Amino acid sequence: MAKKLQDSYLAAHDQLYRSLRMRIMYGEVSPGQAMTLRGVAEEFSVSVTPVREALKRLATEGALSISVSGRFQTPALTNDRIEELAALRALIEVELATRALPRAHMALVERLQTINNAISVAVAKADAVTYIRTNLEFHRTLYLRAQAPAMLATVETVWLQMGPTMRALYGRLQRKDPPMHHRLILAALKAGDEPGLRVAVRADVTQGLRMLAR
Amino acid sequence: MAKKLQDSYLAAHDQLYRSLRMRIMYGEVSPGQAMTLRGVAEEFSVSVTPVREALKRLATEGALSISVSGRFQTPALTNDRIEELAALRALIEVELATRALPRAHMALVERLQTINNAISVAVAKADAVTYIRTNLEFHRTLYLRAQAPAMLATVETVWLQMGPTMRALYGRLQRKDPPMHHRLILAALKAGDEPGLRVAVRADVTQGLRMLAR
DNA sequence: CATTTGCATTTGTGATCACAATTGACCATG
DNA sequence: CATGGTCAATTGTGATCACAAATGCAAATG
Repeated sequence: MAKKLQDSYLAAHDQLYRSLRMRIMYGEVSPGQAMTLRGVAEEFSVSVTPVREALKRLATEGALSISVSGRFQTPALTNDRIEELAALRALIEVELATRALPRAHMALVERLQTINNAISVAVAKADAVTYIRTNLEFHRTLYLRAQAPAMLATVETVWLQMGPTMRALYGRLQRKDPPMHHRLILAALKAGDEPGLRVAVRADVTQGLRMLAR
Repeated sequence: MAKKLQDSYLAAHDQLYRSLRMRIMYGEVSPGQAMTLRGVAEEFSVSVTPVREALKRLATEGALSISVSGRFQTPALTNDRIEELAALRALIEVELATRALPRAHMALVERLQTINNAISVAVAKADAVTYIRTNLEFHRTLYLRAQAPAMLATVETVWLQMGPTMRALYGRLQRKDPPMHHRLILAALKAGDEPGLRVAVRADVTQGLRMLAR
């Protein structure tokens, strides 16, 4: 193990946590998929010790559920839970977007437009994982301007819980249209239009999900 | 170890997690307090294995911070962070209270009044831990009626992050008055007054904290 | 007195082990 | 064919170990 205090050093359990977190958040795994300590340990060539720690951290955040017998799997969300998490997103992301607006300069809008183009490509290719990833990148890029790290962390926990089920929903719907609300968000950012931004963000995170939950 | 599938069975790491979580959430520890694996292991008479897992879970939720060298301690929140967490509470708890309102029958109001009396006793005794605990019990009892488990879990994560700093703030202010907003919340519940309830909950979770952060 | 050095102690980490409980596969029975 | 029993394999758990890095303390130095 290299020097701990160096910037580039990450403990094995932390690296595992981050890798698995991204995998789950971006829908690289389906709902209901089991994950065993020894399976993950073998995949990453480590002992089960850091794996246990990483999986338990993810379970604490709702990214993994633990069966009564103690086994780990990705959660399959009920429609009630989807609605609840969408409502949470609407509450928090609207606030994040509002806080970001004063710092939403043209460079940000251009960056978001670039991401939106990538989203359209992913949609055209019916690539659920890239779609989820780029969609969240769109949102995260905007909300980082809010400079509200605890709120952003909270929303990321919501995204994380939704990853596998989002994958299943996108796969089922075979969506062909790029998200129109992103364009409304971009227009509101350009215009410095706070009420319009709030409406667009809320619509983006709730209406889309309501359709998907049918 | 007893039978795993029995209701009463909890793994050591889970018991530890729960005990330490409550300790932190209710302000039984001050901000900046260190926590070592072997210290906790000795206190609870277990090996370091479940302790590591429990402490890492708590760190994932922001209940503990990890220094660059890897050590665990309770976080001391900046004023910015306090404001941000209060804003999160305002967003989510107002929604929880609103969702709870249709199920807020007289038995609930009476239960909340009983808790409020206990809060007043804790305030009169300048007992910060009991105050924090009973205050959160007031809110949790109300929000359980919302039947929105993911939202409630999210808010509890916020409470958890605030526990040690709330302890320090209450200790510094030596508050003598019971929280008046709780009475407004109770009145709004009795009257079925949604706008009044929203205002009272928002005021309770934000104004009090703003005063405390001075 | 402030700073540096040396060293013992402490701390967190990953690996390994043994164990209890659960699961899955296979076979027997009705 | 459905159900129950048996047994090996799998799974998660806590304990222990060795190790590297960080910390704290005392002594030496400027």
